[in-house]
Amino acid sequence: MRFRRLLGAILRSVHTDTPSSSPGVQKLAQKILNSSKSAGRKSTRKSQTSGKPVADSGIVKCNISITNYMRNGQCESALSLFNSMPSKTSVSWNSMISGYLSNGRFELAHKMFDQMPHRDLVSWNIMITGCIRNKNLGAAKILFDQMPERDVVSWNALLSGYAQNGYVDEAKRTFDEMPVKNEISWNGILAAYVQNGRIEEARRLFDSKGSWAVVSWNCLMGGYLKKRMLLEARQIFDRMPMRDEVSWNTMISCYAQNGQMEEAKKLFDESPVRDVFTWTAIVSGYVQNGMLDEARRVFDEMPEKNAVSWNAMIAGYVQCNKMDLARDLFEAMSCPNISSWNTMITGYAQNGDIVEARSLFDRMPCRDCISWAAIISGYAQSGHSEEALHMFVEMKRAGEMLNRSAFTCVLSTCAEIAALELGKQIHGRLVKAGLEMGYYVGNALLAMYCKCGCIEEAYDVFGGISDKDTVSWNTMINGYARHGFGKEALKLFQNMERAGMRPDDVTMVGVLSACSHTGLTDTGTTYFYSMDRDYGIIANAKHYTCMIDLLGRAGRLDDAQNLMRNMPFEPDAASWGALLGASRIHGNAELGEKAAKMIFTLEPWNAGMYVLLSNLYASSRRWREVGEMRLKMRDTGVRKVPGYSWVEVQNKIHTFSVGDTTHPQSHQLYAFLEELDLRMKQEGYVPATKFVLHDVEEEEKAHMLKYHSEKLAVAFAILNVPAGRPIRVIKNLRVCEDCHTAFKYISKIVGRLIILRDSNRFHHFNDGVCTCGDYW
DNA sequence: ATAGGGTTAG
Repeated sequence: MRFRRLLGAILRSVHTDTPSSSPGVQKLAQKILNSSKSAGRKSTRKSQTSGKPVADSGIVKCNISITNYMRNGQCESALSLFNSMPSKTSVSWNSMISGYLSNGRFELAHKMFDQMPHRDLVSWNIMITGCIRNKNLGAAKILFDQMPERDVVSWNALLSGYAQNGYVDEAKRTFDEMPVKNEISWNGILAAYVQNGRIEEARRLFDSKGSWAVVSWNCLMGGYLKKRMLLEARQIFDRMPMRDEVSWNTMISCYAQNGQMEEAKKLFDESPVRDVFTWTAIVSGYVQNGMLDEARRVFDEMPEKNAVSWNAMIAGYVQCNKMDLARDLFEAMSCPNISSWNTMITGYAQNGDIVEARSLFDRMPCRDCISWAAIISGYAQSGHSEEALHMFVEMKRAGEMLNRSAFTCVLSTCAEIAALELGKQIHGRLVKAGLEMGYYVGNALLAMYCKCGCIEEAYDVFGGISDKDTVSWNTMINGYARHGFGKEALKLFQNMERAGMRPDDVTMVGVLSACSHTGLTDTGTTYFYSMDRDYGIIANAKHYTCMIDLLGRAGRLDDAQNLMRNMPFEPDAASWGALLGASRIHGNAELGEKAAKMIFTLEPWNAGMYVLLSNLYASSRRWREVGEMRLKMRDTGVRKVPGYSWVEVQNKIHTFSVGDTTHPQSHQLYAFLEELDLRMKQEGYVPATKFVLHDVEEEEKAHMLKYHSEKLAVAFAILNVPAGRPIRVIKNLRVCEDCHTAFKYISKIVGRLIILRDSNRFHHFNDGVCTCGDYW
């Protein structure tokens, strides 16, 4: 999921290549200056006719060279030419500043701007644009307010800055305040709506005015493309008084991206011009529709290719996990850009080859935030959370800035490994960068807080999202449900309806699981049977699983089985899993065994099932079967996923496995656990030894339970997290039942809130009770 | 063909 988003981010980001500067610049500067001496007079005469002071033509030629060097990314050459100039105009300075900015050298540009003897209007405008490109809208606004005079360019720059950063209302205010408006201003406000997904408002604005520039027609059409509104886009295309290449390309992309390759091809043949954009649109259209062979055929036919075309083809192979073909193309590219490298890194990471991903990461000539996001996600995804964290720190040290996509990606990594402190830091940097708004980032932030066990903070973020979409509501509703706050989830669902948002199938999974996790059997049943009637949502396997869980929890095992028999599709492993859970809790070993065996048939690789079934046998002392299970696991090569738990303290993740003695504080931990054990027993705790698999003496079993990974993690957190703060522990598997009982006692004894995330849900232990109601 | 603001493909 996250890799898909990352791949999208790669494909959206724009990069400029930076060849190294060439030598012999001094010589060239001298040559230019010498040759221009004779031609100098002419330009002076011209200046008298125009009435404007025009510089010596030698200076002009140097300025042109500076611009050209900068366009080629040769900042050093530009600078030495600039330094060798005996006299300079403001154009010389402005060319340097602008060049630095387009090469991403913000600090150098700013230094030049400060040193410049006479800043003119253009200098200010360049800096404003530079700040905006550097994602520093705040600095742009300060410059705008400071500058001695403003022209329409200044206003347009600010307008587009607001638009690009999601501040549509500020953009509108700026537009209304502008003393003079031109075509670009009008396009700016139109783009503000389009870029921020407000296509209806864009259309209203468009219809309110008679004539628009071709650019604006294209912009509106592009808006419809993003919303996949093909008919509207085509209507605009047909109504356009004039078309340029962009118009054709936008319309062709529109069809290509929506799977209508025949229409795209037709328009491609009709188009008066076919440039790299046109060809690439067709190639990526085939790629996006999974037609790799077609894509490759067109790709090989292309008269000219640029990096984008190559990358589209490579991304196609990566998406289909054909890393060998992707590698062949990547190596055939004359100069791969950052996107090419990023695509390959993402590909290896999603294929589980983190070593190759890292090797490419280390070898790439320069990195951007997507590269970092890719490698961090790769590590997190493959379970190397420590390494993921380490790379976060490295990234900060390298001074890398995150963009919206990278923020989203990194936040979901934080969510996955529950790196809360880090997540909070990222949140802070989001606010600082002025990027905390907007669907994707806002929703990722919300999900991060939910998954890190901070449901209140999640709700704060939820409240701050101005344009809540279905995903925002679903994330919050599901978050409440997973935390065991069923009433809050259902209340939010009612608010959602009141806000006029239409629930979808994901919403209903949240609603049903809220009912299930809170034991609201009747409410859940009512929702389940009214879903289709009220919202046209047909129950899928997940909804049925929620219902089996809901009925099973209430002890209605027969009803649960009946529902399963009447499902319009074959029960999957998850449905049987829900039944197994219910059987286990209500002590129906026979049904549990049947369910577990069904799961074996469906998912022979599912190690968790072997363990669950072993537990089931162990709890009824059927040691022979326990032994058989162990043999079966060995024969099928299935390995039990080792259980481990972790805690984040001061930005560091501390991981524990069962009986762990590797932690530096382990002596202290074991002593503390002994002490807790004693106090728990005084309060009435009895170790649930039936959950120990092995056929050993009771006393030995109790000993084994005492040092489960989650117990070690909780003990560590109590000793290291300042009093008054909640304790947040994460376990990769389901929490052990004995630990669950123990944590209820511990929460009361030490007077702390313990929030435990296991592979299924959240448990909040407080003053002797858990929000799961002891059913999970 | 010297510097600043708007639209398209990954």
